[in-house]
Amino acid sequence: MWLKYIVNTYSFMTEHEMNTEQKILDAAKEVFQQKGMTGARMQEIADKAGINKALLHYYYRTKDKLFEKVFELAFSLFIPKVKEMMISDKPVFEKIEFFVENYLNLLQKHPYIPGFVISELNRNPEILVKIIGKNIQLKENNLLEKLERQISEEVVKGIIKPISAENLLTNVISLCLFPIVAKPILRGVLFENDEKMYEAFLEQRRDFVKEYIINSIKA
Amino acid sequence: MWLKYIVNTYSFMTEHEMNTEQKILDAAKEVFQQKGMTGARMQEIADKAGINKALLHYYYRTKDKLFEKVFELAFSLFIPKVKEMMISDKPVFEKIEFFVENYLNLLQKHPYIPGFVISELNRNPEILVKIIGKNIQLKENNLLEKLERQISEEVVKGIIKPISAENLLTNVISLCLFPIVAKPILRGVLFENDEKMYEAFLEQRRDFVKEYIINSIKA
DNA sequence: GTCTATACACTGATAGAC
DNA sequence: GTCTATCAGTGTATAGAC
Repeated sequence: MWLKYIVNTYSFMTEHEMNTEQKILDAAKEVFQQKGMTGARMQEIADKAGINKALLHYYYRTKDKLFEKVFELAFSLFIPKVKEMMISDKPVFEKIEFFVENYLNLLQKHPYIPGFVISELNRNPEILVKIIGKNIQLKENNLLEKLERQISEEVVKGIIKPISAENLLTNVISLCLFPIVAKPILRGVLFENDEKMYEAFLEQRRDFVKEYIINSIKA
Repeated sequence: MWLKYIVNTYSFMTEHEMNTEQKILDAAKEVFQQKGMTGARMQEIADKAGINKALLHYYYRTKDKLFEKVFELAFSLFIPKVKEMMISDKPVFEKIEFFVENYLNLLQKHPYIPGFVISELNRNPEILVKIIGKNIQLKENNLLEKLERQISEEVVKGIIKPISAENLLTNVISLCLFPIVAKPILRGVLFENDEKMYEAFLEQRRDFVKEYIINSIKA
């Protein structure tokens, strides 16, 4: 009865099984992301999924396994856009535009995921080791070297100023993610916890960040 | 020995001489910051403090109260530098230099605090309300308006390019804090989890961030 | 597959001796 | 102030009926 974990596909399951399994995953995602691994309760997940607590353990033997599944799905959601940008043959400016645009859209659809991933990763960095390999590292595909080379070329052509690929990537990701991850702090400090003001601020930053980064490396 | 009482360090004291309340606070700080509010165990805090579990409840009646104390101390540690920068009459470039320099130093001494604060704040944003008033908001002192005015003046003088105070502040804080908060991710993605490489990267960023921000707003 | 009932370890918190 | 002992509640996980 644990066949489905070994097979790692839904193709052998009936529609009924998949529905329950998906309902559990959706509920688990919600509860884990709000309460964290240690704060989440299997009872609450069961309630939210509209099923019995024992059924959770039937599908995902332990809380740990259920959590790992949720974490992996959350984490891998934010990887493809980074890879897609790195792989593309666009010039650097377009890469940045493409990434900021798409990342902020993704962030608007899933605002709680980065905070969730970062929180859990700080408590238990070993999770990353388990799910690595499924989410390719940049080094393995020489994507970082590729970007580095591209930057050098455009520097020679007089298009952009010198900057390491690591620093550029870190800047772009920091400027996109931090205002979402640290929302409660920034909203409090800058806008006296006014949610509407902060949403307007984030909306305004969509174009601002794009232009800011590009201008900052323009030769 | 009277010396130990005027020297602001524990290095001259034996464990028995250190007062119990401080020992508890130190232990609680360590455990809470590593495991989070829901993951922390009173037993572990008691063990780490070298005392009995019942004594925890004697000094801090509940786990919640102990946590709030730890959280407030952690949070307020990172506020003064922001205020100090905003209040000062330095020109914008020097403000940025001062802030980045001092914030990164503070961060090096307490690298796990921002992640802790952000994590707990995302789970329970109401904590901030409880400790506000003790940690002055920027709006209350018109510090944000002051910075905004200063920027306008320097724009007119042709020193810097136009940028809102909120965006500038957000950028500076993001570029300083995010690489620390998201360390496990960036270290994994950029440096294959090589800790030494990442530390070198952070060290290199100390000057880089300063110059990057200043260049980015230079007219 | 889904349920009820339950095992049983652990947690925060208190009572009471010293 | 500090300890031992213990309670009441809650948590994950399992057994077994259907």
